[in-house]
Amino acid sequence: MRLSTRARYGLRLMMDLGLHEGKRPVLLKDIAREERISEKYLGQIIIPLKSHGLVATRRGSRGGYVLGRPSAEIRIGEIVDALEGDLGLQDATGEQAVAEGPGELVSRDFWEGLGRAMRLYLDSQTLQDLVTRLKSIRKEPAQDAHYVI
Amino acid sequence: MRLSTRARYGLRLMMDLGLHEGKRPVLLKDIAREERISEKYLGQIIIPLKSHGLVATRRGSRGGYVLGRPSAEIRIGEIVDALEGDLGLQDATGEQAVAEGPGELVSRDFWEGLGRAMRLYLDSQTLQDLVTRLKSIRKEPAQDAHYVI
DNA sequence: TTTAAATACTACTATTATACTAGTATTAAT
DNA sequence: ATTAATACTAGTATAATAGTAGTATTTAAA
Repeated sequence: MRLSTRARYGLRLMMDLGLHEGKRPVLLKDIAREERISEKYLGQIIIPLKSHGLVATRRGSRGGYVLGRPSAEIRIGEIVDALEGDLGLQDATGEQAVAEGPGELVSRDFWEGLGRAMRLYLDSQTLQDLVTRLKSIRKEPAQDAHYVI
Repeated sequence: MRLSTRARYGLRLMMDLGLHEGKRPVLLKDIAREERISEKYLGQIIIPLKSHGLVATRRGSRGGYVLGRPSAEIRIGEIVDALEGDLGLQDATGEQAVAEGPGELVSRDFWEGLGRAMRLYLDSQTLQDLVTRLKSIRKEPAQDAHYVI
């Protein structure tokens, strides 16, 4: 159960947009450079974020991306949903367990509980929360820098 | 972020073993029939459970599988760990983020928090808890049976 | 009105993981 | 010896991941 790069890159993308909230649209090129992620790949990742209204765009020259809503009103869970397409830990088959045994029932309940626990955490923080943390780190730069030998 | 069948089947497998705790070893064949899962595939899935000491075996005729420890002392998190090989949502690359930007740092912390939330839930219940639920369902059978049209 | 700068779209691809299946070897009770 | 079981090894089809590449479209500004 590994998190996809889509979700990880996408969150950092959103944080970058949050960092420039209220300012001019941000270029994908700049985010790509800042986060050291392929610009083309970011272009793919941002599509579901747009379609979920989390990101707004201005096309053409002087264009770029801005947040679709205030960062304080965007829960991280929404971002993850957009990128992972709802984190259904379950089968998610439409065929609806025709003849479900007791083992399946109990374990399904258990996994649904896990899903609820995850959702609770993901919805407990807003994009603004992360951006605030990001800003504070940028102010006090190499405070606890760790050197890799 | 979908749960693998390994984890789902494996949990049901462990529940079946828990159901027969203190009795004779259980045949893989019987579990396969009960849970409607390929016996050969279960044979693969049970390997990491053995190597983690969660399952003990008796080979040869009249052999089979038993729990490696009392069900009350097995947290579900241990089962998931054995099957998913530790749920590192992160990169888990050994190369240790040579030059980590602030965005990476903040988002990494966030994902680690998610991992902790998941672990908290997974470790909050023991195998015995699930087996107890399983038994109670078996006693009051079609109480709230749901018919699929 | 042209040009340049940007996003939008479409298609392809290499690699890896998943979810199995099959066959043979080994063990141990009877 | 025979039989009933697990243990091991190797393969495979499918799908998802993580991209890359190229072209089309839009729009501000010169």
